[in-house]
Amino acid sequence: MAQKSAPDSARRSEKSRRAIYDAALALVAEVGYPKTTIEGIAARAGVGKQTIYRWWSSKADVLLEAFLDLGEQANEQAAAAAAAVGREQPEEDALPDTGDLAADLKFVLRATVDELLDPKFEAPYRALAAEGVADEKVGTEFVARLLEPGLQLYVQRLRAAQEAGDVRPGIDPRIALELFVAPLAQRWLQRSGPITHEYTDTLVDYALHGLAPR
Amino acid sequence: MAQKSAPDSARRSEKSRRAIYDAALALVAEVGYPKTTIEGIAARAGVGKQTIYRWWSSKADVLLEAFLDLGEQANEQAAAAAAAVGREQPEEDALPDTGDLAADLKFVLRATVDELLDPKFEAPYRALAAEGVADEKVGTEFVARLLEPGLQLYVQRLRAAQEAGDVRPGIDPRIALELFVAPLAQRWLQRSGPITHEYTDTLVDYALHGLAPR
Amino acid sequence: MAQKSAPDSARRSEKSRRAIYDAALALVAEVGYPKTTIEGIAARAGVGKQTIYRWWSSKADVLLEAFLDLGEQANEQAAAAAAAVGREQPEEDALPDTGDLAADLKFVLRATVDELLDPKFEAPYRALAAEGVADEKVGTEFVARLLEPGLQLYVQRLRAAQEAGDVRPGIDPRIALELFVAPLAQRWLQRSGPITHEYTDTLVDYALHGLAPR
Amino acid sequence: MAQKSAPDSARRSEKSRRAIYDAALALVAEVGYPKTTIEGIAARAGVGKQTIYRWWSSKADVLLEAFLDLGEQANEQAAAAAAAVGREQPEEDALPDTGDLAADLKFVLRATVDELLDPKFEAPYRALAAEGVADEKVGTEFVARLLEPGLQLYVQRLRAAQEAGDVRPGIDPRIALELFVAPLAQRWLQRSGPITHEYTDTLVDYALHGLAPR
DNA sequence: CGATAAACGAGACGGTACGTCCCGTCTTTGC
DNA sequence: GCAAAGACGGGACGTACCGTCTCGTTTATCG
Repeated sequence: MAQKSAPDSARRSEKSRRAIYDAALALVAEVGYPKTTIEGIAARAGVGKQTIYRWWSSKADVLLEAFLDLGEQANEQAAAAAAAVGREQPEEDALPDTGDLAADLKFVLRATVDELLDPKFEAPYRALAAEGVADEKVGTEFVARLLEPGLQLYVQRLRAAQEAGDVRPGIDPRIALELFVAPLAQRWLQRSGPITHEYTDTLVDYALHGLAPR
Repeated sequence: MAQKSAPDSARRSEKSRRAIYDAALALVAEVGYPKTTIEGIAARAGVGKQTIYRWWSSKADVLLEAFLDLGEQANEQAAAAAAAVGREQPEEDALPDTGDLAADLKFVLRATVDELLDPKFEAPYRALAAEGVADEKVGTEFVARLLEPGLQLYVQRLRAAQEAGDVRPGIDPRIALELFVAPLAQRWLQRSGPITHEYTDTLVDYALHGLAPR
Repeated sequence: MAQKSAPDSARRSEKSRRAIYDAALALVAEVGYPKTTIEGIAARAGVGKQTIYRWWSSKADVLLEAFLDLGEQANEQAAAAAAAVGREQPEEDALPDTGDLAADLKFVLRATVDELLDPKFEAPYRALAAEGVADEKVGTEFVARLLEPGLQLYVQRLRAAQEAGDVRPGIDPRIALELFVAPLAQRWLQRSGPITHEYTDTLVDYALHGLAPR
Repeated sequence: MAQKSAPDSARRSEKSRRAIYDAALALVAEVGYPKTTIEGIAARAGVGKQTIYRWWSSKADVLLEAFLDLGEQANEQAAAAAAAVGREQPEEDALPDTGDLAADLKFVLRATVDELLDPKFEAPYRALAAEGVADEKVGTEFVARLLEPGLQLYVQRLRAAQEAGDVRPGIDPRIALELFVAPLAQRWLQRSGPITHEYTDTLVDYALHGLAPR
């Protein structure tokens, strides 16, 4: 009961994959996601359409992988650069922990704000997010591979804060982080308000100390 | 600077508009947003395609108005029903204010959870939200006409709470409300977690009393 | 058993008719027959579409009448001009008869050649002819009202020639005229050869004296 | 000066071409030329519209080629049939030459009359002719590929007659043939008179011996 | 090392939907 | 109270892409 000839990934052309990623990201940046077509990606990448259909199931799928690849590439380059100058590799997989929870949260949220406002970043990321809202399959992938890893860092930091006594013991960190992450996400996704450093600072303050008087 | 012969809205066919709204909502519910086409809406509504293009600029535009119209119709019917039995019109334009802020917020958020989980509601609303993420024009309309009115009710309730001394004076209500509204929105939009009454109750508690020990 | 409201030709607006004729001829000249539309004629004439549909059955019908009207107008003007200077009205309804049949035929055929090559004349006339080839109704009208009157002049001239002994007695004039008229018509309609004075002269010679040696 | 990516005719689908020819001719016969649409041809042929637009520039272009193909097919079948029974191939590319010019011309013209009156033949041929009158490009093709080859046969026959002394030496055969061919063409194209064997016989007599007494 | 099978580029194919134009009818409205 | 203006249901236009399907042409293991 063999499948319809599953492609042999060992013989896959690395060159084509790279070209397709580059073309996809470039096109999304240039003409926007809806006007980016599989045909256009293939043409720009100098690749047959079938080569795309062989390895990906949809436009969103291509872009998602292209985006992930972009991130990995950036990481590798950063790591390589760090190694080259003899520095230790920066711990990309943890939030800073200076002992001051509020300061640490404000710091990373400010960095996130900067990233969200970077125009190079916006077009493909927004396109993927939109597709993820509409399409469950894409949405699940998007969350699991792009979002959740980042959120787990908050979970870790909050748990550390809990042990340090800076967060009440009963608090569920996975929910707690949403108090300052989700508002930022919503303002960006839905353009329902301005995104600034002051705004995220305020969110951290409100979330940590609550709205009610004490 | 005359437009390319703007259509005369006084002569617009009310019957066609209704038929188009109905067809659009029905199709989105039946086959989903991406497979809903202008051509399909026109055919189902028994209407020429041009009649759609004359009055709306895109599929998303049609659906947005159809959705708004749906809400208005529901309101009118409710108002009419209320009037018919001699009741006073329920104040649709304010959140409950029993004096217990936490309870009031939990109550309306539980209602929102129920609405978000209603399958009839989900397809078109999610489609619109996704379109709004991708397309600035749609997004702005979506927020201004569907979202913001609801959020203003929270602003009012929080301001009342502030006057009653249940919320600290310095708090900006427009930001404060995001602490419990945005997490729910994000979980729904991005399917990044389960949506339950317990969850929203927790959000209200966290937001009101903060994460930090007191 | 009244008709579906037959239009009352007594109340017809002369001004609209004129405007429609003018618009139709102008448009055919400017953009060609296929790109001339009823809608366009109505707009250019400052007339409602219904006013055209009320009095004509098709685009070809409008153009046919416009063309006939053009001819009548020209005749009337010519007659008026002639009367104004005291001249007798030129007999527009007969071919010249100088006694020299060959010369007379060559003369009128040369005039026809000039007319066929006149660019102002060509666009609408060719459009009508084409429509007449395809559509029997238009074709019949075209022949009866535009072509046949002209051909009857040849019949008369040939009959006179027969009486004068310049044409054999058994010859049917209605067929005979086609020997020199039809070749010219065909070359014009089908662009199957050049149209010149020499050509029509040759046709007359061949037709009068035959191809066979004598 | 490269074209906008000319299609690769080597990879063209013969099956589709056949299906398109068949559908086009069938539709013209069934509903007439004006109601025959590219969309209709594609649907009837089971073919995408683009496949038609890829290879032809217009409805008239399709029909012209379909018509030519029809002729070629008929010829090939006739040739094959002839070969099958051991007969020599009939000379399709020459008029009969019995030595009696008048008889030979009358014979072929009678055959042409029969063809013109054949209802299967009429619809597409008339449609093409009409399109050719209106559209120079189609007209040129029509004449060059459908008409002129037939007319050249007359030229050859007349030249032979000239050598045999049956036609005066000075006569230009290309013009001479129009004396009997064009009248028939005009009566058919413009429905300006009945088409019969007697009529074409008369044309030959008039043309050979002239109208003038001898 | 050469064969052989796959992945590849190219792009034609049957389709679907697009957004536009115009048809001929019906409705409104302004003179 | 008519006729201009134009909205309407409809249908075809020509275009853009979809996803599938051959075509030769590399390419890169395996016998």
